[in-house]
Amino acid sequence: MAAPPNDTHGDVRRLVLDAAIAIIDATGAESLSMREVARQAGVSHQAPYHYFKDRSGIFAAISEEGFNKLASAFRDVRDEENVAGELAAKRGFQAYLGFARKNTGHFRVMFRTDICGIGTHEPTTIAADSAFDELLNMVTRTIGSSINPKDSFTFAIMLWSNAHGVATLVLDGPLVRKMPPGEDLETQIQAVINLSAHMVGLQAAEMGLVPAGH
Amino acid sequence: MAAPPNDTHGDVRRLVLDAAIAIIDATGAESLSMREVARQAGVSHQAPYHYFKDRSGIFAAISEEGFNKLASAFRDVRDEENVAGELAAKRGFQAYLGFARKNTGHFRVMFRTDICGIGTHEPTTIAADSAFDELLNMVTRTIGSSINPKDSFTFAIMLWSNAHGVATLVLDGPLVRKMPPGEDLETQIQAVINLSAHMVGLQAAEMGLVPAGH
DNA sequence: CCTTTATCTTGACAATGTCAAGTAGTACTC
DNA sequence: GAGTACTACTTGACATTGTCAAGATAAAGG
Repeated sequence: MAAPPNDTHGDVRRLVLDAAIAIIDATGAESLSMREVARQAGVSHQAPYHYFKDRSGIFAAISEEGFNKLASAFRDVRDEENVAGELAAKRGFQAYLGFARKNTGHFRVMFRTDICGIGTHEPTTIAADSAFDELLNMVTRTIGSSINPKDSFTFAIMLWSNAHGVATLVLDGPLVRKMPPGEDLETQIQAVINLSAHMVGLQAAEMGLVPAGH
Repeated sequence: MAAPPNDTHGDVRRLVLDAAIAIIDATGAESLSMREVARQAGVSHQAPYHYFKDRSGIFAAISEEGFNKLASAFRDVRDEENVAGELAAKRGFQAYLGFARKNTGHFRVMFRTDICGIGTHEPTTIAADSAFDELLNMVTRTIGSSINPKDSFTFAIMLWSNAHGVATLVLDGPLVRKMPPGEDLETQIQAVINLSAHMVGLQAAEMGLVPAGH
């Protein structure tokens, strides 16, 4: 065959993945069709099968990529300087929400065990676990190094839950339509984040926690 | 036709809905097939179309039912006696999680705007809105009547987010596999709920809120 | 030159969502 | 009590889908 018609050097795997993400982003995971993906990537309807076992293999790959991006977002917060306690919680929430909004396609797939291959597709499982590890890391570093492992686990889940809930409600929940008049979504989201972060700060203070690092 | 072969008095709509919920419960929304539902309900492959416009119409109906159940769960917490502040938050979390675990099929559909018809299917929209109203109601009654409307809105979203996050992570998240050794899921869930509720209590106390009614 | 391997393509098949066109009862009207 | 309308289905058909099977083409290594 001659030179690939695409400027992506015929990286079909990437083309397929990006096409899939774009479709999920626009119309949800439900409507992702193997053949439509192939069509948009400009390849035959069977080409994707060379890179992904089946339809759920695409979801698994997207999910894996998503968890890796999320882990990296957690790492960024952990490495920020002069960020601790309430402010750290706020940064964490913002990072999570920012990730979800910038990567809606990924986010919509990552928490759907029925399709994403968490638990069945090993690389995805590993990515998901490492994201959680990074979160634990971030909690210990920015909220409290004197926290005991059991508490930090509970703390991490609480933070993830809180952030995940906001992200889900913002993206797909009955939030947008319920805004009080004269209030815009962005300020409301910030208000929720501030409130949650403040509560975390109160809790950390009550527990006498101190951030790690220096 | 003779007497209906089912003891459900030939209520095909209910049969179809229950079959659909059972399938979603067992294998997720993705794999719900119109024809399989019809098969399990013991009717022809087109019978469901008499009661539901199309596949997403079934999801919309399930979603509607789910939001109504959720609203009623919120109402129950609101009406409990001698429950306020931290304890009210705890009861709220438990109610939300209990709903999600008892109605997994419903829950999996309710927050999927791509399939559930929130915003497109009016009865579903109404049900979702009324669930949120009941939550607001519950917050005002059990956390603080002296709260101003804007704050109670923020508070409600924060609570919903928190509860929703825990439920999602418990049902479909990378939580089960990450348990520390020697710790079981139930106690961990309770620990997260207690922590969250305690934080809410701290926050309410700081704001000087008092529950309504008495 | 021959074989292997990677990267795709074409062809086929059962299953699915849904449109269109029936069919049998039941209810109501004139 | 014949006709009409309506409800609650059923059967049939069709394009589209996921996926299996079997090539085709090209580069690489011997």
